[in-house]
Amino acid sequence: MIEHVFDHGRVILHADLDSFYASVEQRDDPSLRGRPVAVGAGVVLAASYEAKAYGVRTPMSGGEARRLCPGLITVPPRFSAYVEASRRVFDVFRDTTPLVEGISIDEAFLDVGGLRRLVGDPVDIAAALRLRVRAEVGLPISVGVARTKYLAKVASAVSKPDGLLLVEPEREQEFLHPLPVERLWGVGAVTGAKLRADGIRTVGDLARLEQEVLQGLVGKASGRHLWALAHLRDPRPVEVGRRRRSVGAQRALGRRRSSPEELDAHLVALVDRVTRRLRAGERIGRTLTLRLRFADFTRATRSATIGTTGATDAWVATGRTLLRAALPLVEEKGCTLIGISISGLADAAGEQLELPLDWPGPEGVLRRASILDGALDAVKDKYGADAVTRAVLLGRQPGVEMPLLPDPGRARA
DNA sequence: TCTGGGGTCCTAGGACCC
DNA sequence: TCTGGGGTCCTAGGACCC
Repeated sequence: MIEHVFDHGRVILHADLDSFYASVEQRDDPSLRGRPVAVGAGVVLAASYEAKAYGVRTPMSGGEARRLCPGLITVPPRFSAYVEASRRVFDVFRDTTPLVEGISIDEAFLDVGGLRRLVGDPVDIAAALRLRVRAEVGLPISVGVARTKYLAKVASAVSKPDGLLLVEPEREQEFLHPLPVERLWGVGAVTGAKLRADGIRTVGDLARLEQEVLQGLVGKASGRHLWALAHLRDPRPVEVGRRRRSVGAQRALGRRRSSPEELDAHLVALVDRVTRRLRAGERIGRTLTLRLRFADFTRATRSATIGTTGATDAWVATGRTLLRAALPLVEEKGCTLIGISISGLADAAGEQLELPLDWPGPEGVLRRASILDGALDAVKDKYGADAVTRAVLLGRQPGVEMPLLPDPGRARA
């Protein structure tokens, strides 16, 4: 009986818009409906199901896509329309349950475990959600219902297009084990090829391995993760307030050789774009990573940690230093892509503070903190007045990183 | 036909600290 | 002075995801 299977467990929905960008285009232009559509000029960013039937995939070059599907209609992306559509879909999600974890612009997990008694059966909730997204936003969406995040995600993928699939707890293994290993979250091209070379073709094949053997094959963390998923174990909760850990921008340069001056101009533009977004989100960062791709498709990254700041000038200077150092590589191999990202993010003016160790305690010591505008009261509430005294003692410049006390080993000595 | 732009997480070695 | 153990942070690279 479906009404009873989830009584003692979690119920998670994975909701995933179908061919999102292409669906928005078909929604907004009736002449595209029922026809093979690809969004994106040089590279296919999304393909409608009519185009997928011809083998058009993302990210495929436009040339290959047209070769596979001669009647293909390509349209340029309209990102603002997608952002707006996504916002409306997420409104429906959050109206269904407050426990929504966004994964990307077109995907989210919803924890509806607590809703059973209030609203009804999970499958009914999922069906209602699909109807609402269709009626209110005009887009098809697939939903998987299961006990864990991973199973819900696989269920939505299997249900596509425009589907709904429940994985009942007592049928999980039966559902999962026959699927190809590539269905495991974390198995991509490289790992998939490695596993297949060892005769591991299905999730069931992988589940029958000893965990240690698998770890020897694909690495420790990855092995543990994949083994757990194959054994139906996935305790990860739906997390509501996940924050971005880095923000970046990149630019493909094509095959033409770029001069150092052009690269520098691109770099400055990228830093400007990223720091704008940083400011919009009232965030600051610690580490700049410069990313380069070369004509032979090899890649390199160069990074520098400069201490928490939001200052565009500082990031431009750091980026230039990194680029200068990488110039010999660029001259040698020809740069086809330049990108940057800023990580180690913190709130610029918020109430949060990153504190690696807990205060107070004889050995619990603040090793490093970024004391920011308006943050001292928050520190006081959380860590006591003593911590604030020490913080103030050591300075109070917004965004300045300060060593507050020696680390634990030193404190003991 | 050489592939866009945005992210996450893991690994491994070296510097540095007590 | 040397050695060992335990730990953090930084850098570079790689795999993967949408």
